[in-house]
Amino acid sequence: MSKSEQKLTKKQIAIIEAATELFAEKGFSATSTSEIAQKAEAAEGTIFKHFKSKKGLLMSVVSPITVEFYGPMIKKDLDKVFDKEFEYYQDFIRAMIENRKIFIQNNLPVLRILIQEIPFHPELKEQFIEQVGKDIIERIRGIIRFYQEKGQMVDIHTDTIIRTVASTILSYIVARYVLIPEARWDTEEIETERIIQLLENGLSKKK
Amino acid sequence: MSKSEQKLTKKQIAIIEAATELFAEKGFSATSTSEIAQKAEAAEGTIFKHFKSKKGLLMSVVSPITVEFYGPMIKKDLDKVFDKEFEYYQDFIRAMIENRKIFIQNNLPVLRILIQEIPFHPELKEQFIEQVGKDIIERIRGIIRFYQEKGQMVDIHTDTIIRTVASTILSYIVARYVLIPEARWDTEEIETERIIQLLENGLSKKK
Amino acid sequence: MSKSEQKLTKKQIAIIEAATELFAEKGFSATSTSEIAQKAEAAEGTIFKHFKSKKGLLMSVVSPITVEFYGPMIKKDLDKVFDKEFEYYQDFIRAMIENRKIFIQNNLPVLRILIQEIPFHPELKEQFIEQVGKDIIERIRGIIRFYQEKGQMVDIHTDTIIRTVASTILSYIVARYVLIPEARWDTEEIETERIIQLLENGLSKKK
Amino acid sequence: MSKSEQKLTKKQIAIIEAATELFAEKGFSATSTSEIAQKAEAAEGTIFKHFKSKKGLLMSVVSPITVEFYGPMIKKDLDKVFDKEFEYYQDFIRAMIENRKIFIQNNLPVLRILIQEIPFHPELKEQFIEQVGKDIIERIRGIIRFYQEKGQMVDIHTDTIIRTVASTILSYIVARYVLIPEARWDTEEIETERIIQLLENGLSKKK
DNA sequence: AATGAATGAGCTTTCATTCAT
DNA sequence: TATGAATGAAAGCTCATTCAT
Repeated sequence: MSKSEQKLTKKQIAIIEAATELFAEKGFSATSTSEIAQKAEAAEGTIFKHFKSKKGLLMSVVSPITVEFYGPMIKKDLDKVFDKEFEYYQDFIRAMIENRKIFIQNNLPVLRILIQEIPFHPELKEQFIEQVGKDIIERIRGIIRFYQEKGQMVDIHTDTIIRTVASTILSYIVARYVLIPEARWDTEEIETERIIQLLENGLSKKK
Repeated sequence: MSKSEQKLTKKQIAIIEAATELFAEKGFSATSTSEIAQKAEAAEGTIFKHFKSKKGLLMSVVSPITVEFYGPMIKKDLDKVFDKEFEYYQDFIRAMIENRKIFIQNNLPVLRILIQEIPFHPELKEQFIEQVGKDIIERIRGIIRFYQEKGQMVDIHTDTIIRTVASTILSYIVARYVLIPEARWDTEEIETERIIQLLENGLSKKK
Repeated sequence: MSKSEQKLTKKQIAIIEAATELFAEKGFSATSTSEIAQKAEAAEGTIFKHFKSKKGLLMSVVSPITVEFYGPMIKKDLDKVFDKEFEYYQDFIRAMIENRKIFIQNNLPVLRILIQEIPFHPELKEQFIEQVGKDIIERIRGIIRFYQEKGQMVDIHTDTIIRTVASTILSYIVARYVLIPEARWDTEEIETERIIQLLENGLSKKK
Repeated sequence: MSKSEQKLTKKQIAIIEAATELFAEKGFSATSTSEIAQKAEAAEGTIFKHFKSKKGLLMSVVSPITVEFYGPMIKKDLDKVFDKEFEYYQDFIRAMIENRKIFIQNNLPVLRILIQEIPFHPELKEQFIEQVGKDIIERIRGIIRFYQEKGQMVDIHTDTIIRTVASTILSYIVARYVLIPEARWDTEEIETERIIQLLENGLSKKK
């Protein structure tokens, strides 16, 4: 679909898909390139022809998501926020979660890999921050300030709010999809509402 | 100090310490036994004399924490609730965080390893759950219900509350100590208060 | 210029030139075909279209020299020797060195490859001997005998003399251009004179 | 015998011997570590335990010779010159060749490797020069000057003389043992005399 | 209890070569 | 003629593990 994928051969796509599955399942270090080759029905040499190294393959697995995750977000959703100017920040958060939910569900394996491997590969974090940081963080800061000035949100440091919201959402994803998927979970909708409710009352300025 | 450590020789302790540092830094799979031996200034064979296998070493690194983490918790804090020392659940949570804070800070590497490796080693999770589940979860459920009946907490499923509290705390630890330690963080005290405030208003039943 | 090069395409020439440089610099075995392709700005497949195998490429790199080295020599220079009939053998040797000097300097990389690889590729030696042996050696033997009969040269076995002259010259080339190029060398002219002087007095029959 | 060899295990010695044979026969790059392991009846891992890398093995194969070759030379032969045991430089050269002949014959494979690989491994040359250069070259210079002042040798630059002698001897060894061993060679004694005769008359100052 | 030499399976990576386009 | 994706064998090297000392 995206430009970067157009030039990939069938074998390359098969390799990336196999690697994604295996990295998510067993972890990057515990996955061997021969396993990947086997699963992708490709020769081991083919992997290194195209991705140079195992780490290069990891980057190719993980890179698109950092682009795609924020790419559409900027152009469609964030603009929508400014256009629509949600009256309550809760609606803004709900819209964001709603919008990214499908994406997250479709890309869960890659997100798992990203979360697992970030502590061990500084480049991953840097690449992620570079993609996100430059544009998004700044715009989100603006939005948060907008709601703070409206008197809806507490007056603590903007970045702390962003961190709190982000880590609350992330912790739900990690708990549900990585750590304890076997626990009894409610439907996505209910859990989402619960998160929003938690954030809502916790961060709201009370009159 | 603890019983399990009394019988360990100096070399065994050195090996466990070296393994802890390396597993935390590079991940279990990406750490080699020879590296561990070198860092511990022990022979490669010595590791296998005592820990049988690399995975056995992982268990020896991680096991004590599952015991030590919950041991003190049961005897002191949980009982205090029923002694009515904490009228409000916020105080109970604050006390628990306070109490475990030092322990967490002292054992951060092992906790990192535990969080990182749980998805790949079912035994780890089982062992963890066995330690916690049998005794603690049941008692905590009782405590939550205690505050629910008192009309202090929302009437959602008890386990969901536990999960929310746990993952909120966990996500703070991971964010601060694993993912983005370089961000500007306030003092532990302030951050703790913020977490409690978030949980407090989010979970309180409003009159 | 030569017949054998007339039919070569630009790509083929580029490949041979790249291979020559790399074989000389790193050795035949330590050079990979992909490196050659890259340096020649050709596709990997192109090499094998034209040269069948890596060894075939080596032969194509080295072959022309065995032909060219002796081809022109036979027809022009060696005949000149018989025509002119140098009075002293020193002049014959000097003429030969003088004449081949430019060629050697122009083809040093290929000569390096030839010297380096001969011990490992019997075919190279055989090809070399076939080119040289059949015609030249026999003619040179005649010339040496001519000077021996004239009473100018020592009466040891003709081939030993050839070998001595050849290896003296060769050892100078190897020392100057392969082993210790960084040593302080005099000009080619002076070094040449020194070689001739060494051979002259060493091989001359004293009255 | 030597100190450095005392600590080597049987397997290590077997590996060095196998490597020596194979490097000499097929060249360093064209020899695989698995071949070496097979010939040495050792596991491939054992090679890398002790020699770290294939290149490390090459150094271990070649290193001792640079030490052993020059060690005895200093103490015995060079001193004799100043003890006036050699009135003529021819006798000095003859003694040196004589003395090193057995060593050379015993260590021919390693010498072959050294000569073959020096152009591709700068460290080899540096190590060689370090061993020789510091002590020996300076002493040999003194000796040459000694015979020059005695009026026995030509007055060209001392280093040029050294180079000429060295490369004459080397070229004989290479020709006889590396390039064309199948040619009809006289006995070592006769060939040695021929070399000396070549050098003698070529370098002697004529009255 | 502790060592470290030895192992061989398996790792990531490179190689010369083939073939459809 | 020229390409470059694809191959699989083999390369150099690392690994967890064993065992005689």
